[in-house]
Amino acid sequence: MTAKQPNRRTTIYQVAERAGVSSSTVSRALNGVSKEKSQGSASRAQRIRQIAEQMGYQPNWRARVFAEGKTRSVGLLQPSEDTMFKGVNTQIAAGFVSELYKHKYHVVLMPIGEDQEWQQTFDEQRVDGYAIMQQLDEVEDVCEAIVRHDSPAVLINNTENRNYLPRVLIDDYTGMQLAIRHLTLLGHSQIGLHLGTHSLGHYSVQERLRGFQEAMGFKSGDDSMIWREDDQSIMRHLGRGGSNRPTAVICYSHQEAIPLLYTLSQFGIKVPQDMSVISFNDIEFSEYLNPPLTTMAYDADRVGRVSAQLLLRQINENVDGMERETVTLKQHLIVRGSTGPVPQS
Amino acid sequence: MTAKQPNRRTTIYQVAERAGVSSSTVSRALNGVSKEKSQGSASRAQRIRQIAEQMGYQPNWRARVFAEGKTRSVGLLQPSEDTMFKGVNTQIAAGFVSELYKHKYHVVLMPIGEDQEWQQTFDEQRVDGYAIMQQLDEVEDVCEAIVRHDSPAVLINNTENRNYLPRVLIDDYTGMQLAIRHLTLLGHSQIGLHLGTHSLGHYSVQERLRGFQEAMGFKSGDDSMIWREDDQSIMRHLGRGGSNRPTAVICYSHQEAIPLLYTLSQFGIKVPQDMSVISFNDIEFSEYLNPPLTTMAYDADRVGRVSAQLLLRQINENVDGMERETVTLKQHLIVRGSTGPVPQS
DNA sequence: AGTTAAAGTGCAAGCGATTGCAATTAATTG
DNA sequence: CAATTAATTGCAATCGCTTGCACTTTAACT
Repeated sequence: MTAKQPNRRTTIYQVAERAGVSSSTVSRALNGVSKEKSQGSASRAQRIRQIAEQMGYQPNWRARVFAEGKTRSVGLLQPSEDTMFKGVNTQIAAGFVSELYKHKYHVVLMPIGEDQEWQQTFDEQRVDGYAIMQQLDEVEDVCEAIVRHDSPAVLINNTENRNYLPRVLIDDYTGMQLAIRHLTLLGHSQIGLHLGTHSLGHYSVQERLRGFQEAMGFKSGDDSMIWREDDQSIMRHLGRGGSNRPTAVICYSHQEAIPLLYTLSQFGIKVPQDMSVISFNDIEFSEYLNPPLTTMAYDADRVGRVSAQLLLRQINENVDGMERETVTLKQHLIVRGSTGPVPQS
Repeated sequence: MTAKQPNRRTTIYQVAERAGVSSSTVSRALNGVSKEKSQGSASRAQRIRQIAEQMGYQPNWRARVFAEGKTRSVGLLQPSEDTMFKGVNTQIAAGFVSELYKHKYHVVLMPIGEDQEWQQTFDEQRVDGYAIMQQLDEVEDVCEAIVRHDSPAVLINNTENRNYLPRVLIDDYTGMQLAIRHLTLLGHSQIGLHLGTHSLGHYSVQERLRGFQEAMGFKSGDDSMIWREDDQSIMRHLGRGGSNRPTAVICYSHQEAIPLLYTLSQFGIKVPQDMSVISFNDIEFSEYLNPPLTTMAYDADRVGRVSAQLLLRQINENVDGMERETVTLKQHLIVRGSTGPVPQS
């Protein structure tokens, strides 16, 4: 019955001793710092690597992080209420994580809630950089902390007052116009915008709203076709008579669209015969809804990857004073069964 | 034009000097190591804390992690294909992250793919423990690494050959029986099980299958009512005549149920009048499907939290040689509109 | 007050890498 | 072959905190 070994791992010093060189040489051989131009050094480095492998040497992450002053990881900031990613956010996060992993960077989840606990994570410099997911309410607070610490960061389809941080945007403005054009070409002119209960503070909401108002030529005061409420009361807009009775609805996202489809079917309103529905934020099951949902979509994986790249560049190239860079990605229309010609009568 | 400050943060030594004590005393005062029973020491510790605050001292996470030999973070292992969490997994992860955050632990995302890159993350001892999400295909490889390193870990609704790691299970076996009983009470006797393309290697699949076979009293060879295929070919089972024509289908998850509902409606088969459908893994929109989907559900948030607790206990209590502990959580039935009495005729 | 036990403190040694600098060795050139 | 340049190496400092140990101070008790 042997006592549990303290499980000491082989250190760089042990490798050095065994190889008959100094620890610095081992470090450099293993990290490929030396150019290995000379005849002998190449083979020596080779030998060191071999010995290290034999001894099962693995660099100690904690020691390295401490010495380098970098954690080789970044924080992913997201609202803590629905704590994890929903819908497209899942895919954005997937691309983001995957791209960073490729570059040996890890992603640390940082839920941001009302309690200011997350502040501490910032102060500790727990990570080398930050990515701020869309629809995070506390953007301003978070960005304030980021700027204060002068940390690398990237906003994912989000904005902050200072307009200071680099970001990756999704062209919601043009996207909305494409959606409207699709409906217009089908003959619709009375089009409603169903924003649900999403906060007007969110970048996406603002942009889609702007695109809508501009394309529809509304006086900015007129918002009788812009609905900010939950599913319960949406029907009083759809059921109303008169010349401005809507024949099509644009939903902010599947969160609004799916319940809407349900409610419409409850009221016996046929989609798309009586009413066209188009949504933003394509999800996995959009095509299997009843009817299949016409949506605006974007390459969420790419959004994540580009965000990661923007972040990595800041971290590694040591940009002095962040130069704000903005990448904007397009949306495209996926026509399915929920939109059709405007009903006659 | 001042040069960019190297941004040196105040260290524990600076606080010590200012307070006229040694660094160890500061460390202990700040970490609450001393019991502060004596009259003077309490106020002294108080004073040190005050000075530290004044100077804006923040412990350096990297140094602390290095000194302590712990990273205060855990890895969340999940398949890298659909890279991030889907459906209930999202909620499990949410609970998991939230619970750990409460205990000042961070969650590092570790996508596990075919390339063995993740191995390195293990060897580096990047984190203090691991949580293995359900439906991770590489469970055996991963667990092998975990056991080799003797790391704290928890399996979330998953199994491995050794049967060695603690885990949190969802009672899929009983869940399946509840689902079947619900259908039986409605008069159904010909019930199909739609497993989609899920691998039989997954714990949930095995358990639900076992529950199904046992409750239905099938000879283990008879699997004419167990379908493992995609949506395209599922109809040939549902459309067939004869006495064993199914009148109800149990879907492995919404991934099967949503497309099935769609296909059925395409074929003009009414749910629940002609066919009852019940699914596992309740998701946000189950109630808004057409018809609203009857599902088996469980408290995913709780699964995540319990997993976190199991993991933390191992990490902090320094259990010598992991003692396998299994927590099993129940499922419950949510009756909605997709199940009804067996059709006459 | 004197003795004993408990609590608090400072010293200094880690933790395990990376890296600037000076010295050394190897390659290159006239 | 000597002189010059380039590449490699080892020494030792550094990163900032925690912690075991020996010692001093304070509290508790007879």
